[in-house]
Amino acid sequence: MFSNLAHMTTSSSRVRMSPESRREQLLELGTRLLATRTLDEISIELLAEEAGISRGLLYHYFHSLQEFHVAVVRRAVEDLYAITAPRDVGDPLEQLSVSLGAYVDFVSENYTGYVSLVRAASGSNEEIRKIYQDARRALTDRIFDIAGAEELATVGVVDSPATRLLTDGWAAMVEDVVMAWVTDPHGLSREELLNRLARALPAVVVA
Amino acid sequence: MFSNLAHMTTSSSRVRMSPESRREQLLELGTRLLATRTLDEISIELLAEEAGISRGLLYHYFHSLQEFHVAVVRRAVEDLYAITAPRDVGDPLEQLSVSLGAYVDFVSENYTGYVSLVRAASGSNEEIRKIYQDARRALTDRIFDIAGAEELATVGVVDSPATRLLTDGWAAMVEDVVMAWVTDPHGLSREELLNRLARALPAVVVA
DNA sequence: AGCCGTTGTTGAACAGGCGTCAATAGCGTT
DNA sequence: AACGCTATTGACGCCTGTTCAACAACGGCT
Repeated sequence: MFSNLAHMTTSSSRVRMSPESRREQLLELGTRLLATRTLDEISIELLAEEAGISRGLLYHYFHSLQEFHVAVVRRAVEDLYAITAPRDVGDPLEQLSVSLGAYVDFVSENYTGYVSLVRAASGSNEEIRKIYQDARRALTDRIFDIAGAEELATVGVVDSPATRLLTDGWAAMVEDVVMAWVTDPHGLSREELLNRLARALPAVVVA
Repeated sequence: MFSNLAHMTTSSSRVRMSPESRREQLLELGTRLLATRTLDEISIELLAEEAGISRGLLYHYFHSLQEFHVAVVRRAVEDLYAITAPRDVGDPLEQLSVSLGAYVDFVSENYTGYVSLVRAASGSNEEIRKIYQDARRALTDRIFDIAGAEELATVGVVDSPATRLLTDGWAAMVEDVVMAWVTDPHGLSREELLNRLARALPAVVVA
């Protein structure tokens, strides 16, 4: 505890780490910084300062600052997917409600970080947008998997290109509504919110 | 016709314009450039080149490049609102369908520009986000106005904070779906698309 | 017509942030 | 303890936003 590396923010003595640890440290730091700042506020200056390294070192691990940003978002998205774990049984719609509940809770608890992630994902960078869209798709896919295709068919939801299109749209709505609800519930209880969002899916998707 | 100002892109002779004309020229140019590029690809360099002015001149009309970006987005949003004009009668749901149709057509015809606008609007700039959110609200408000409060009440839609929250979310879904649909209809006809989106609103909003 | 003041306009200089590279110094190996 | 590998540094170049003193176009005044 006396030779803690955390003390060395000001000191300039070199610390030599293994490539894996250093890369990991930078990514972890990146996601942590993203919770408080915009992606383009994560400059090399800031990064170097916070990590206690020189500006040049970043380029031994990432080709450019942009590539680092991409890696950070990828990491943040992985975390999001991992943390919003699936839950167990019930009828399809209630199942959906429960899954949404987990998602809502996550957004509530990690609000600033989540908002930052979504903003980064809608930004100008093509690659980041794709990463986030894939993640969104993975999240909805997981919901479908849990509910089960036959179960969903009973409420009129069957898989098709059109269903995909509309499901993605539904996911966009969920994101938007949940973020707004967390800052101001507009008199809507958590249960009401979940039920409305859940019922909205078949409403949009069924022919 | 021989002394056309449009010829002077390379020449360096000074052109002195009235503040209003110059400001207007810059804003018009900005929105035109936005149709092809991202907001942060509109640099002072590019702007000066295209407008045939020096880099420094921008600062006589805007405090900073950011403020110029904001002004451009505001202009683009005004255009969007003006162009997607309201339409006339029918029952509430069909009315909604028609309004949505106008919106879909607009997005189809101005795809790159619209996408650019939406991306800019979800970016990091607080002020721009507010501008866009207000515009979105104005668009839905207009739809409500046209349909008429009593008419909407017949389908179970009544104004309340919760309704606002969910309507905004519905608008987010519409944006997302329409943009995706324009690039790839996923086997969905325009009519089907409009009907599904229209039916989604009461589905989400009614208690 | 010609001077003159106002002010739109310029271009050089400055600041700050990204990316490069030769030199430096930890750390494992012998 | 010397050596080699490579993680790490820090100064440098370049590009982009921003400032500012000087310049010049245009309308008004004589």
